[in-house]
Amino acid sequence: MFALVDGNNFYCSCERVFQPRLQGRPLVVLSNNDGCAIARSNEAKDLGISMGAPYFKIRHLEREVGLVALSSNYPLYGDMSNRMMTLAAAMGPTQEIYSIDESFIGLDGVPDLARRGHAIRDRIHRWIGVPCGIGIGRTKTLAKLANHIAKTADRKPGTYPAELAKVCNLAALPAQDLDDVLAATDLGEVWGIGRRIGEQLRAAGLHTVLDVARMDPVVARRRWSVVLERTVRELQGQSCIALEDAPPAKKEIACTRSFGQVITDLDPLIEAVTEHASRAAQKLRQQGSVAAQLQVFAHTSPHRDDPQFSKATIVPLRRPTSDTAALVHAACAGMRSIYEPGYRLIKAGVILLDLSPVGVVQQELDLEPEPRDRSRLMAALDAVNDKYGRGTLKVASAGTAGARRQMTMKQSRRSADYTTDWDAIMIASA
DNA sequence: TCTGGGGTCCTAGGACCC
DNA sequence: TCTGGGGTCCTAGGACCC
Repeated sequence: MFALVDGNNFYCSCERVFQPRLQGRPLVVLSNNDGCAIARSNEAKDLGISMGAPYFKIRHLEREVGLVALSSNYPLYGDMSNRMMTLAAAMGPTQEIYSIDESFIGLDGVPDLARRGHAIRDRIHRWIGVPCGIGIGRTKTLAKLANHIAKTADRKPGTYPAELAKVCNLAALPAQDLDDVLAATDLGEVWGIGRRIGEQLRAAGLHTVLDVARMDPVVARRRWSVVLERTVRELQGQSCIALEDAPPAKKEIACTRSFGQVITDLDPLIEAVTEHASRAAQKLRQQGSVAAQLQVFAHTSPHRDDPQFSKATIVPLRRPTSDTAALVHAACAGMRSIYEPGYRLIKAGVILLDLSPVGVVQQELDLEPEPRDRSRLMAALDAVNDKYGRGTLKVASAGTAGARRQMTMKQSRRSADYTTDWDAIMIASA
């Protein structure tokens, strides 16, 4: 038995905790560069703003109906997330943190699920200020679905029985009631069924979750894939996806970003790639891994009517490493090899591939001297940047103020770091 | 003017082996 | 005239997730 605890409109809810005047108003949080809406309050959803809607297309709503759009503030959301996860963990003996706003809880041996769910939900709301929904089911897919129902029943009364609002335990429903709920839910809401597969299922005459739950798993596998078969079995109550209580090490680490403005020259591109490789190297050291290959890419905007350019290359590393200088060097060499002048580039990135734990090394013949061990230097680099802020110490090719302006993100409306910066802590007046 | 970033898993098909 | 059978490994691309 599993629960899924999920913060409602998480980024928007975090902002509202510290700016209560935003309660009840249509609110969106924007992606990097203030590009598009990645979180929407219920009021914003009611205005018809879709997930990922470009900001320039919804901007007029600010004037017309008082929409508020904020830049994203990840230090704030990350910290609020930690607090929420700590409280959600009390729901059961095991927890898998699935995303910044969601965690699965293993419920083996936990009695009185719905009542406990309500207690946890109330506590999160009271202590953290973030409303959330809790879904409970025999499998992770059913818990996800239950979570969707808990939120929808809360937001749109009448769509589902009122007692399923906020906390929904599908496992406690009588069979007929469960069928009714599944029949009232579009198959696109199922975890693992996206746009493409959803279309194909509809073309095959299936429309509701109940239709999918009644599929023959063998057919699901033959006509689609083992992925859909697993989803069907999960909907039927057979658990196929286990709880991962320890997060597995990443198999690749990416740092990619759109530029604040278009870039055509090599120099700023090299600066961007240096920065991305440096950040990726730091993430790599954090998880205690080394990379054997590095991929670097750059491309133009597919939304513009410009000559298009999109190239990537993989640079093998002489030895697996997590050394910033080595990774930056490889990334810059790769970028120089694919760069062509004359294109209006909008994005570049670095992806570290072929990762392995730092202790596992391939021995080799002693044909050339071992490079100097620079792990202590890297540890010092990380410690300084951790204490005094990202970018305090960096590789020289990262550049200085000049070209940097081109690359820095547009973030014109970012809130303060209320919970992670002493200077931004709010003062309550008596 | 203006459209995010970071991941995972699966599959098909090519290269290669005996 | 005519050209096997069985397997592994790797990669690119598709699909999905938040």
